[in-house]
Amino acid sequence: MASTKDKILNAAERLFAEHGFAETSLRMITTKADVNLASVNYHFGSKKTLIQAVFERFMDRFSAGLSDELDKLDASDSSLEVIDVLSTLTRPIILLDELRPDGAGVFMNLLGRAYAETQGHIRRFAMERYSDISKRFSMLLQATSPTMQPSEMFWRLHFMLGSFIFTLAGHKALQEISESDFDQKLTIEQIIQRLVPFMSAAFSFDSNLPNNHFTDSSPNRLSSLAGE
Amino acid sequence: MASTKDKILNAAERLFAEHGFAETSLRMITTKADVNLASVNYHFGSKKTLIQAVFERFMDRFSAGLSDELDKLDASDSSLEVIDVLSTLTRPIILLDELRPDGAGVFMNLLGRAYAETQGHIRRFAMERYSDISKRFSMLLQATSPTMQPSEMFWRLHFMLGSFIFTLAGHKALQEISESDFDQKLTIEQIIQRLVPFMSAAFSFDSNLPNNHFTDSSPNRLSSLAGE
DNA sequence: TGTACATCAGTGAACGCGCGTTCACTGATGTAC
DNA sequence: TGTACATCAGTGAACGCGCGTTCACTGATGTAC
Repeated sequence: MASTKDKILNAAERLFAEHGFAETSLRMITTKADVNLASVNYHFGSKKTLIQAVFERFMDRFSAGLSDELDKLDASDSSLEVIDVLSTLTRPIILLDELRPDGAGVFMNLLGRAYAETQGHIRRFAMERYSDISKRFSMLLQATSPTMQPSEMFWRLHFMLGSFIFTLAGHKALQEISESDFDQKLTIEQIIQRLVPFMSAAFSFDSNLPNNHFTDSSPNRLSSLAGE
Repeated sequence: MASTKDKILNAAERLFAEHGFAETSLRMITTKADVNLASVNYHFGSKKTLIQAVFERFMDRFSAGLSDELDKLDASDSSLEVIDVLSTLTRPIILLDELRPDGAGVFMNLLGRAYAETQGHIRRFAMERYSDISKRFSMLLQATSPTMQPSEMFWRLHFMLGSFIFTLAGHKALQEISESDFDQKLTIEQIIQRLVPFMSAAFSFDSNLPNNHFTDSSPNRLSSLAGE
C-alpha cells in the first residue's frame, strides 16, 4: 500500500496533466487519492509546494534515465553525431511512459506549463537543480558541432525543446487525428523516432554555408550574426 | 474612444496571456478595462465565450495577414522551396507584434493554451473556422515536397508548430537569457529569422534516403513506415 | 407634434458556491528517567 | 516495569475569500401611430 504522501502525488500528477494546475482543486486530488483533504497541507504545506513536488518527482526520474544514456555515450569510442546525442532522449521518455499511464504526456504537460509560467519560479528552481544534466547534454551536442556559435546553439536547443514538449504533451490528440486521417496509430516511441531524425537534420544545418538558395531570396541576418 | 466591448477585449487579451485563462478573473479584466463588472456577461454572455472572442480576434488578423502572403507566393512564378513557404509566417507574426505590446507573444500564448486544452473546444472551433487558410498553407508546403507521405507531412507540420508556439510564447524569457549570456538581444523578427531556416532544413530532410549514418546506429522504423 | 412602447447599453448590489487553508483534536508510537 | 511527555500522521469541521453569474433597475435613443 502506498503512503498517503505517495497517494497524493500519484493522484495529483494525473489530475494536473488532465486539467492544469489552477483548474485542479485539492478536493479533486484528495478524493481521487482517497485521503483526507487536510493531509495535503499537512504533508506539503500548500498547493504550490505540492505542484513543485510532483514536478520534481518526474524530473528526477527523467534526469536519472538521461544520465544513464549519456554514460553509455561517453563509454562508446565512436565519434558522436547529432542524432546520437538527441537519441539519448528517447529511452528516458519511454521509461516515464511505461511507469504510469500516459507518463510521457503528463511529464511534458508539466514541463510545458513550468516553462509557460510568467513568474517562472518553477523554471528558476529547475534550472538550478538540473543544471548539471542539462549542461552535460548540451556539451555533448556542442561537441558534434564545434564550429557553432554558443548563442546559435542556445536558440536551436530551445527550438527543439519546443517541438518535443508541444508534440508529446499533445500526443493523444495528434495520435487520434493521425489514426482517423491516415489509418496510422503511432506509438509514443514511433513519434519520437520521427522527431529525432527531423530535429537532427535541422541541427546539422550549417547557417554559415551559403550552400542554399535561401540567402538570395531575402536579406539573411542569420549568417552575419552567427559569423561575427 | 474604444467601445466597452473593445475595452474588455483589449484588457482581456493582455491579462490572459500574462496569467492564463483560469487565473484571470473578470474583476481583473473589468478593473483594467475600466468598465462595469456585469458588462462582460452583458456583451459576451460568459467568461468562456469571452475567451473565444479574444482568440478569434487575434486569429482573424493573423489569418488575414497570412492570406496576403500566400497570395504573393501564388503570384510569383519561380518554383517554390520549403523556406519560401515557411517565410510567409514571418510578416503576419510581426504585424501582430506591432499592433499592440508583445502581440506575438500574447497570440502564441493563446494558441498554445488553446492546443493544450484537453477538451479542445477551442481547437475544434479553430480547425473549423480556419481550415481554409491552414489547408492552403499545407498544400503549398506539400507542393515543395511532392514525394513526402501525407502522414509524414502531418507530423512535421506539428513538430514545426511546436517550435513556433513554444519559442515565441516564451520569447521574453529567452531574449533575457540570450542577452545576459551572450550580450545579444534579438528582436522577434530575428528569432523568426533563425527559426525559419532551421525548420526548413528539417523539412527538407528526406527520411527515405539512406544518405545518413543514422539508420545504422539503431533500428529505424521511420524509413519503413514512410516508404510503404 | 405628441404619446406610448420597445430596444439597447450599462449599472450596483447581491447571490450561492467552491476554493485553499486553519484549527483543535485523536490515537499510535517512541523516548527518558 | 511504569509513568510522563514528545513526536508524528492523520482527521472533521469550519473559516473567510474571491469567483462567475444574476437581477432589478436606469437612462438614452429609436419607432409606431
